[in-house]
Amino acid sequence: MAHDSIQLPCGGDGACMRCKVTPPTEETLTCSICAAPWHVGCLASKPETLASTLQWHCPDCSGDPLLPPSVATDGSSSELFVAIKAIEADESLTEKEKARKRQELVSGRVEEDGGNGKGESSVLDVLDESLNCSFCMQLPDRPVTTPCGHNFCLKCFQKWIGQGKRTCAKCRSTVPPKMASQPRINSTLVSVIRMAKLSKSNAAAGPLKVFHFIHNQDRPDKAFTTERAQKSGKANAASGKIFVTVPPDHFGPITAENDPDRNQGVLVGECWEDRLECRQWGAHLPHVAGIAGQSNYGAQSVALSGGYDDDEDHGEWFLYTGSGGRDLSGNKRTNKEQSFDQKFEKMNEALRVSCKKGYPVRVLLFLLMCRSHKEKRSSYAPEKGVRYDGVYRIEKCWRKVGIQGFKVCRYLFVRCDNEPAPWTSDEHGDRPRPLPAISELKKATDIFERKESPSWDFDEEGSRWKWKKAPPPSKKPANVADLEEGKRTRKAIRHSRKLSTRERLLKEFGCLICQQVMSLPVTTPCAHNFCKSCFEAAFTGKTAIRERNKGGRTLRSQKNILNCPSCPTDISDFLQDLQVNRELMDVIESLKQKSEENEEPAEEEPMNGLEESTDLGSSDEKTGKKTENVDPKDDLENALPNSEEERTSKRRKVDTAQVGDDDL
DNA sequence: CTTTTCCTGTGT
DNA sequence: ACACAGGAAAAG
Repeated sequence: MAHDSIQLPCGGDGACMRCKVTPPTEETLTCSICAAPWHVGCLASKPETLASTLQWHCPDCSGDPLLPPSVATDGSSSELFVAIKAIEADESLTEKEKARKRQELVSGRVEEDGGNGKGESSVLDVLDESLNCSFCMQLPDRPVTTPCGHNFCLKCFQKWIGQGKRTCAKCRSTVPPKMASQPRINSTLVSVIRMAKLSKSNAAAGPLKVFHFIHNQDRPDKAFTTERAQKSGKANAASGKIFVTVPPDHFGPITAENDPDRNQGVLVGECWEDRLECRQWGAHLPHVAGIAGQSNYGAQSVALSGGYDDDEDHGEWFLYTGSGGRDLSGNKRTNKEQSFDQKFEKMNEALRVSCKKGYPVRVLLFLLMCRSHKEKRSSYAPEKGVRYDGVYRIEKCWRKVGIQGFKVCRYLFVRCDNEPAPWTSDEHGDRPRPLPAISELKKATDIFERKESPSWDFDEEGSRWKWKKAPPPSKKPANVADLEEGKRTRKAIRHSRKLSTRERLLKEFGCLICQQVMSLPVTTPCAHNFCKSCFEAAFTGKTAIRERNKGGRTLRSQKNILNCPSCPTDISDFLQDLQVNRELMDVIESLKQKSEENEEPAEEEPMNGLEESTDLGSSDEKTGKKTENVDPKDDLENALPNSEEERTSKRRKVDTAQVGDDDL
């Protein structure tokens, strides 16, 4: 992207990046498109009139404005200019309303909540002050964080990148290629924003809808029949107790009635370490196969890897490729080579039945255990493990010629869950939405669309998705609860929460290392948040450059791989130039201040698991490890520093470090 | 019953 | 990057 001038805007600290001076407000000019502040004195050409000042767009935006999706690439960008100018010129609107209208224009979506500024200083306002996406001026939707510490909506960011921009819209730092191509959603921000919204809409916000990893202890040794399986623990032993009481051919969400263990069901956003633990919660039973189903009955769930060549993930809808077509004779489970056409049979037919009937299909999203991170990955995929994303309907399916030249079955999944998706800060679940236009349909064959009315559909009256027709009768025995295991029942402790919204929000801002509310937060490109000091401490003594010795010879020094403390992503580049997420820091500071003002002594509720301890209660007798509400024995197990989970993650870290990987 | 198939997961 | 164990459910 060739900039025709070297003009620069004001950086995150408000200082002009060109003259390094913080200009007074009257010398600051705000771009009407990207809302970045610029120093008038350092601009080659400044607007002449008041009117043109209001409509001014910065050198970065003037060449190539953001396009609303409706006019995607047909070149009618001037429409947007006209519309934005009209909004800016409308004296009857407040700045906030103008911002919202701009947002609607650019994002193509309409906010339902009329942004009623009722004067009450809500936590939402605190977030609003610091966190707004500088494109749309709203709290970021599907927030992504640049390595330079600025937060945007995923879609705004992608539009910006789509125009060939490779600099941060706020500070003009270079956006690394990986961030540009695979921005990660910052799930801490997602939960915080959603929580703040919920606290405003209904003061008595229900159970905390933030999820953490679930770990299972009930993995009987008898599962590991062979010596090797016993040694490796997980590689092949799809066993362990199934905790929920649904039959294996159960369709739709798993509800509290079928969860005697926790009495809460499988919630959207829950994560498991791997496919086997996911299986234990009944969300997706096959431990290898991607599709759970029966060809004459329907498919109950699919596992979607966030990094498949053909798959396309847009969050609320995605395209899925069927199974089969590969020669797996012998022991070749890994054969990626397709050698014949896929047909609508077996599992692919099961999916087609679910499409025909309009059944809800559970969707599990995960990343393959890939140790080189060269593959493309979906922005929506979890950083590690398997995540339950809710139920989707298959609206149509077809066949097309796949990348490898053989035909593959394709499915259009559209989300239809009553709970919001893990990546959105919306407070509510899905509403019926128009089907996206699928370009590959033009070349598709065997197109199949549902004719009959769907079994699972939106009920306008109740404003919820529900079974409009009776769900198909189960043909398999339900997994019955093991009565003698009753002692393990957890007391479903979730209502014992008297923390204020502010305190709950602060809790969410816990550093993934020290578990305390972050000071000087940094956000990695893989969207994990830490205190700057904890983060740096995690890498003391490790350098980014490493000598590579092989057989006595010294090879050229090679870039070392430094992994994120929370996931296997290599973040050595990020470490080179560590930037504090100032926007996040401002939010934390404001929340802390106001919490102190309100001096309501925080009730010392010993957090019964699920939550990290924070510095709020300043009690640190917990290990800080995420534990579940389990019996004391399990608790002890979890508190042991050398738990299975930790050992595996360490092992993995070593593994990745050995892989020479020079990305891009 | 046996055979086939599955977007694992780990060790080298 | 490569090899591969040997589970579970569908399908025959």
